Amino acid sequence: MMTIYDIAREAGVAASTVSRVVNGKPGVKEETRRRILALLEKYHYSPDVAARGLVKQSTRMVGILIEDIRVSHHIESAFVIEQELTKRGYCSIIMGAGAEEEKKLESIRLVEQRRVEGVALIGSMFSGEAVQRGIESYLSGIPVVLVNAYMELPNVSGVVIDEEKGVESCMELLHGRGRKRIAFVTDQETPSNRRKLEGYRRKCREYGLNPEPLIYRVGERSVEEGRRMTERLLTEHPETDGILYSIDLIAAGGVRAAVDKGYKLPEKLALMGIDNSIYGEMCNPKLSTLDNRRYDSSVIAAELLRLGMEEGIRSQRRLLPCRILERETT
DNA sequence: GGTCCGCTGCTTGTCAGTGC
DNA sequence: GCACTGACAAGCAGCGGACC
Repeated sequence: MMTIYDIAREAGVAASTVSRVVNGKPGVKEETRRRILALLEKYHYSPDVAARGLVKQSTRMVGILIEDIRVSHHIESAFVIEQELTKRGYCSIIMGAGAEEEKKLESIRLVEQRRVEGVALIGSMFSGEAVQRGIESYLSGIPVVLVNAYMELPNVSGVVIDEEKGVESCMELLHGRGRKRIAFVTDQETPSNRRKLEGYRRKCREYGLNPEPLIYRVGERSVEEGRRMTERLLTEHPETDGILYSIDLIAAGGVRAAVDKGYKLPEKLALMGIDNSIYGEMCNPKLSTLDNRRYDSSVIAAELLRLGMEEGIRSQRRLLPCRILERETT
């Protein structure tokens, strides 16, 4: 790789003169400038980012951690944050942190070693004790933004999606359509799912319904598990007339199961997912869903991170309301 | 074996020098 | 005095060699 010294040697000038040309600074004779520009072009010169970072005391690098890079709504969120920060001249490192708390801690340590200037943690799973320890130990000097989580630390901001209220409004919609036995199918135990369940339980109590027998948990996040669990639910509780799912992915399996069992949707059974993903769009009939505004929350997260890195503005909490997107299953 | 020092990598900003 | 150019220090982390 050509360095500024190689170009300078060939141009017959000092490295600092080449540096002036590279950075478009004044104080270089036009003829010298043209000669250096021709060499830069000839050798496809590109400044060494690490070396530039030494002088500027800035790497323009950010870390984006996701629990599992196979989860579509998290990777979409990472994509939006990465795109927003790229527009501002930052380069992103995207890493899968793993499900275990200690692995998350290790990922935080690894990303810190890359000398990032800010970190985004995507998903409510990044709100545990080990993550907090990791932030305090390794990231205390830089801004951190949590997407769909929050932590009371001086350098941490969070964009929290109000899924608890969102689920309550789903319940209000279903109840308003005359549904009396509404079940809830959830996936893994996460802070986000706990908030959703809280909203579900509160509305059940309000409607005089015992929620616990109607809460079903799938073993893993998959369409097949959603289908299997919905079949079981409809067999054990045939009187069920509404089902709310913690994510669209398992709701898609639920739609399949209900259609296969001959349920008329939504007349006999109303179904709703959460997260407004492509799965809901692809269902037949199309799934009504709770739009948790992934794009908006990711844009806000990117902006909070940028403000933290460039203006030192830290520790903000933004609460984002959800909205219902009605399609054909309600 | 432990500690200290100097060097390497590359770029940038500043100050000093040169020539007209 | 001004335009232009060169020399050099600084920034950080890691490595190797010298020394105790």
